[in-house]
Amino acid sequence: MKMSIKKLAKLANVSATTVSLVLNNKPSRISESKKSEIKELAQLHDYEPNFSAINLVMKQSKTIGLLIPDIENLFFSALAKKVEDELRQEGYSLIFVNSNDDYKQDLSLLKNLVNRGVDGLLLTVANDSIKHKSSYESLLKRLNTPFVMVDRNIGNPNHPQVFFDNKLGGYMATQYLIEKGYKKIACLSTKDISVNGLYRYEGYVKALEQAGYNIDQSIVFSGDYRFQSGYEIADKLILENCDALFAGNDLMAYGVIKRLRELGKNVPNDIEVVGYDNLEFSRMLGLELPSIEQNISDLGKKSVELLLNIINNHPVDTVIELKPTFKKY
Amino acid sequence: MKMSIKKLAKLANVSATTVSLVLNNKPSRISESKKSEIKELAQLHDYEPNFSAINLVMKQSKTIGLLIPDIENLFFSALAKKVEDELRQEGYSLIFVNSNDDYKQDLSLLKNLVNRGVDGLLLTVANDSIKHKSSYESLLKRLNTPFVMVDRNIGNPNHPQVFFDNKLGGYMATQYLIEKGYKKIACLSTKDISVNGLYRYEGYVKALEQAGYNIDQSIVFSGDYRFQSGYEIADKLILENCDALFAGNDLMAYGVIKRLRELGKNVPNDIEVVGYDNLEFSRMLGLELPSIEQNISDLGKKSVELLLNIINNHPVDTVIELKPTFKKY
DNA sequence: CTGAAAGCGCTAACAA
DNA sequence: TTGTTAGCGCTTTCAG
Repeated sequence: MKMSIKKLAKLANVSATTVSLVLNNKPSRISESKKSEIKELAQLHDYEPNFSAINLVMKQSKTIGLLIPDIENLFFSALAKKVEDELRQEGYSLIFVNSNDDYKQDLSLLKNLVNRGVDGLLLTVANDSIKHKSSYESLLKRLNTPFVMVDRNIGNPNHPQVFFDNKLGGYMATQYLIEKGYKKIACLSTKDISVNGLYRYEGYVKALEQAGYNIDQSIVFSGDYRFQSGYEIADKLILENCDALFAGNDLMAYGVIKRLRELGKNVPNDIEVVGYDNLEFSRMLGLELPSIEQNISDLGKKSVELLLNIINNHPVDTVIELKPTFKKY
Repeated sequence: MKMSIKKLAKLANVSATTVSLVLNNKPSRISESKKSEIKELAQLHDYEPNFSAINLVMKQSKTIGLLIPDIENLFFSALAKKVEDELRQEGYSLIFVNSNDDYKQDLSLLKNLVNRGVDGLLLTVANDSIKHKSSYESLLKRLNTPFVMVDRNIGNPNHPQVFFDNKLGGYMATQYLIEKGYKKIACLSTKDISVNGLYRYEGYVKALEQAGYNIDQSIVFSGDYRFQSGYEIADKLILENCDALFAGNDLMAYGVIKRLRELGKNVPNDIEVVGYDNLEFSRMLGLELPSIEQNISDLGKKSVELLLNIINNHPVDTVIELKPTFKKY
């Protein structure tokens, strides 16, 4: 039989109030003997408070919603893990949903999450949601639930957000190649499909310009973060006589390297490649791929911190920028 | 101002019941005009039902708890994704927690999930929980919440469960190597740390015995599913003159292959390796690694189906065995 | 030191 | 065709 406060109260010959006070360790002047009696009784009968009832009266659910494009993406699974861990330590649970990077899904999932009564939202919006900024913003306003934009923003500096300096990442990667003396440094960019990709590309441009290189659009290629799009542009790299490449992420770098090797090229001797993400697979497979690393653990931790601060009305900086680091390998 | 049924009722000059009836599309004899008036009003005021209140009165939360060892593991992220997707279609949300394969975490997370009022549990228990079968079972009984064991069991055929035939997988992998004529087929097993690893090993043994091979424990190695444990046993493979290896998963196979190549060996010509999981990274990195594939999507779908059937008291088979398949590459 | 009573937002018998 | 009433399990104010 499921225990309730009332039943416990009856068993202990006290009122529900007393039980509630005792079990929640609220300051009260209830005798120690009664206290321990009640606690033992609760233990004995496996009493567990009913969350719905508490949530109803307390107007909070101790639940946070996490909206991400795809949990199968290593970046997001690492993020989700950290977030879950941090939240749990603070007594929160995590409901997560996948948008598959689809803007429509984003909106509907967002509403759904709020309906379910989450206390706050951690949002990594779909890449194309920036094109729908206004409907996004109006929804966010109507929902009236604390949120933090994680890793991606829709271009509003007023939103609470935690993100990496992607321009710096692109800059560092390119700078490394410049310093090694490469003359024709290509870029496999994702600037057409993502803001972060655009920033990375801007970093590439900045480094080149600073070093007095021309920006040659014929060696700026377009990718979609996937292996295949790297694989497909490798031939062009050779045609254009490039001696180095900054790839927007490791997966595309893998694609490039695979194809280059099939074509008899040596990486890094003939063409050096720098990636982004610093996936552990590189090392596992003997690829010595220099890469830009983002501390995802930090991202998760800071995002949770910020969100909880907002929920609890602690005044804090709501825009947090994290720096990537360059890993030789 | 947050809308409630009562306020809506006041605005529409009807009772709360009426509003509830209308908004939930319950059969009633309320005039169409009233109906549409109420619906419009709800729309206008952005009315959203309060989940906690509904849950409290309906005694259900439309939330499922997913307990897994590690969302960063590709197997579990794929599972989580499918599960989330399937559940969402049925109107459920997913709370997930990571146990880090720690039995103690398992127990405490389990309780926590139930306290939060989930309607059901999807459990992939920690590998060492089989050693604590009894405390696990007594907790499960006390919690009194519908559950399904996913992919791993604690050795109780009476528990609802969905899992793969791991023995068959080990058998198929070994059989493939036997048919190719290899004479000294090693095994990198995880039988010491996981039941599924043990089953895979048993499949290996069965195939060898059937083909008249001796089981030679000096070429049965012990691993922990990680890259490193593959890397570390590669040398022994050569020492023992093995010409083939069945590895308990792809990650360990990667480790073996990396080290074999460092030692100047050709894979598969000198030593052929078969893995388990059929990770897409194999292909991305030009490794032609034959592997046993498990349809994770199926696992997720079937698990959700089973759990919801149990929750809804639909009589069904509660033990579902899925077959792995062999992928040449 | 403790209890009564009200109320969170909703549903569902039962009336009318 | 609609409203009244009670109650889900809990917290909290206020009274004793």
